[in-house]
Amino acid sequence: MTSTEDGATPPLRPTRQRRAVTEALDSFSDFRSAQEIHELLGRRGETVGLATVYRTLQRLADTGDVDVLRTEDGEAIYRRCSEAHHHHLVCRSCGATVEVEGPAVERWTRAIAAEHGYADVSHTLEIFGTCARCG
Amino acid sequence: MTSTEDGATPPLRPTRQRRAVTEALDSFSDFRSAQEIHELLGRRGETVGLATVYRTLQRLADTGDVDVLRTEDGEAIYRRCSEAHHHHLVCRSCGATVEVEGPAVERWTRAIAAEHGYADVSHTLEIFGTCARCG
DNA sequence: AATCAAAGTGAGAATCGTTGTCAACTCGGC
DNA sequence: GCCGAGTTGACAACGATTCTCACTTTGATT
Ligand SMILES: [Zn+2]
Ligand SMILES: [Zn+2]
Ligand SMILES: [Zn+2]
Ligand SMILES: [Zn+2]
Repeated sequence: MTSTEDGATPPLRPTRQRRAVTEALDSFSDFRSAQEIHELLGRRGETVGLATVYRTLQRLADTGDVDVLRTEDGEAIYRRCSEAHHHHLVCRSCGATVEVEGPAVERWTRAIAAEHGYADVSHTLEIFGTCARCG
Repeated sequence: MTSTEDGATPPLRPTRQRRAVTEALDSFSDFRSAQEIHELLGRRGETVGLATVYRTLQRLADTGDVDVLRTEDGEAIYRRCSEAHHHHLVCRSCGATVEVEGPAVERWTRAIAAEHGYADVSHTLEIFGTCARCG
């Protein structure tokens, strides 16, 4: 049996480019845009096509290996994240990020949704502020 | 002499176009993109340049008269909103929106931020789900 | 090692939402 | 009516992201 299913799990090969992107991602602790990552790789000599960077980041986002946020002006920024569901506390000025979690919030959103008859609930919550260092 | 300051409050005139946009906005109860609003106006015969629609929505957003959200793919969507701080419970499939508020969440975010030394805190929180009608 | 199909890649074109440009136009006051 | 600042619209320009497609890799098979 050679796999004729339409399953949504294509092989996914470990290529130089994919490795490069994930490594670059690891070298950052805060959110970066696809283009920034592309630039970094270029500077490092690890040339990877911009399109490939985008494709790779998308994959990673789909599989939940990275978190995606949207800048105020709509640009997508990525960051390697821990597996569990959580939120971010981001410094508006320097970008320093802290991952936070709050069972209370999770409970609250679920309750609110249920209360209004909404099912299959998810949510986004990001906190912005000025960190101590930048204060 | 009443106005020599460089203040960020230019006169702001009530024009046909601005009225048209705000009215269109009022006729919706859920979030719409600038382009959708532009189309609606066109269909209605109220021709308003696309650029003007964008400019007007931006103004309204700046003054806090409308709320802005970002679609998963980065598109900005607008909606006339009540003045007070609140969040949205949006149906993923039909867009039906409910404004919700939760003192608990407000308190929590403030606490978390303080705990990590972040000041001047703000946050975004949106809940997504499938409404009863679309379930 | 030779071969092959599927998966992946890159350069550049193409999209698409949004913003900038600038001449023409409108509003409000004098 | 006249004038200057605020506004508008057609269209160009932009920037992020996606698409295209010929070419290269990968992994498996023989
Ligand atoms: Zn900071
Ligand atoms: Zn959560
Ligand atoms: Zn619905
Ligand atoms: Zn809130």
